Amino acid sequence: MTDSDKNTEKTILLSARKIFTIKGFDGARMQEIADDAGINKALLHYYYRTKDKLFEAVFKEVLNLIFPKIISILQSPIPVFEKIEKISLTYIEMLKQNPDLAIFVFHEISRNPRRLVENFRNAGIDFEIIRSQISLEAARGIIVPIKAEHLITNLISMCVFPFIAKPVLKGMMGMDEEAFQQFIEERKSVIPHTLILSLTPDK
Amino acid sequence: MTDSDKNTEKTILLSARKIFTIKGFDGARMQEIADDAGINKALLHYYYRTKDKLFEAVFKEVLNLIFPKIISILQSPIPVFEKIEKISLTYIEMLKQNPDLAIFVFHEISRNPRRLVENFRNAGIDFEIIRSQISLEAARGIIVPIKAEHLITNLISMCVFPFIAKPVLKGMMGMDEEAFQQFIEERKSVIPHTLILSLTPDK
DNA sequence: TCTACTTTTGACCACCTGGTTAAACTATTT
DNA sequence: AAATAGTTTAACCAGGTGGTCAAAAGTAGA
Repeated sequence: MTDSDKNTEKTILLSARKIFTIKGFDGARMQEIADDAGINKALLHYYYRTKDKLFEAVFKEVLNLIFPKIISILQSPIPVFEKIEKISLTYIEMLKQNPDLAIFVFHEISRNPRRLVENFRNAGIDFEIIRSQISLEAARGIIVPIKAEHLITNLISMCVFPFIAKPVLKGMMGMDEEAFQQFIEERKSVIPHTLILSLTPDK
Repeated sequence: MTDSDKNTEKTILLSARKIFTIKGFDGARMQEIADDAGINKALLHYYYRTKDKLFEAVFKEVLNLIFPKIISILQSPIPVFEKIEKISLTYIEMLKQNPDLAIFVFHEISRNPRRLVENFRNAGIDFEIIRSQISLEAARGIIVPIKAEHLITNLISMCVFPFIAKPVLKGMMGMDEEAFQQFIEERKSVIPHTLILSLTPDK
């Protein structure tokens, strides 16, 4: 049945993402994924022939979750400050709803950097666009001059890092889960606030 | 001999850190570590009984590389702005000289969060000190009010994240290795600059 | 040289892993 | 109801893994 097909397939993909995220590619066991999906191990190989193929399927699904929104914001014709605000909001909200995404992607960074970079390229991010916008607004005195590389890195760092380092931050600063969620929610405004203050001319 | 003892032991530790960092705990093979150290696999188990023990030895070594400097800065009696500058400088320089540290620590975050948090606690970081300093300086009008959690998170995020996401950043922004090193060097001043601007009152 | 010791090695093993296979089950079509 | 095609399973396998062990090689003192 096409219906139960997609059900089983989706169930597998969901369990796979879960296990791959928690354990990493090498730590993940096909058996564990099968158990989590409530199916036989051989069925995994029936739908996704190998562990690699299964991982790749999960990976692509994850990328589609991450890129489209961010790219459309980055390339929309709005001022830099507005982009900063929108990206902070969108990025953090997305990570809040899929807290394991950051860890999953990071695992893949150290496992297979090339492929990830290729996917980034194919995703259609044109860094020149944002670079020229920043220098343009700087020339017009709207923002303080800054290299696009640093601004974007600052923005992404502050959005993503807390999700990667979550256990450490919670432990270090003595937050429980609720406090951490509150903390993350606050960052939606703290991050743009920080960056925009640092970029506003005329001190 | 105590001398060749320590040589072999150190060689093992070095190779272990290398392999563990590249492959993660699960991906690392005892055989590969032995090969890299130029010794027999059984010798690994002679010095460090199990894979876990070996990892733990590497882990402690890494922690000792990271913490002491940062902690002494955090708890020294200097203004917040100065702390921001010194930590950026020290942290980035340390990561520049040991670029794989960040990845190693992160791997451990997702493998065994509890132990890492415990080590952080035992390292003697007293978050209350920095918290009270920030609220004190804010009350005196030296800095804009901000939650210590956010300031510290911003600082650490911007310092550490580029080392974790290095391949992606290089690919996305079209940097070669030399350009990336230059980029990292610049961040020693960009990060404190960004934060201090955002914290300076009286706009 | 002999002895007691630590260090190093090759051979080995029990176990686990990803992957296969052939058979059983289900549903759809004729 | 028979044939066909797609789905699910239990049993199995070859290869790789961490870990062991007994013996060899090296070392130092008497």
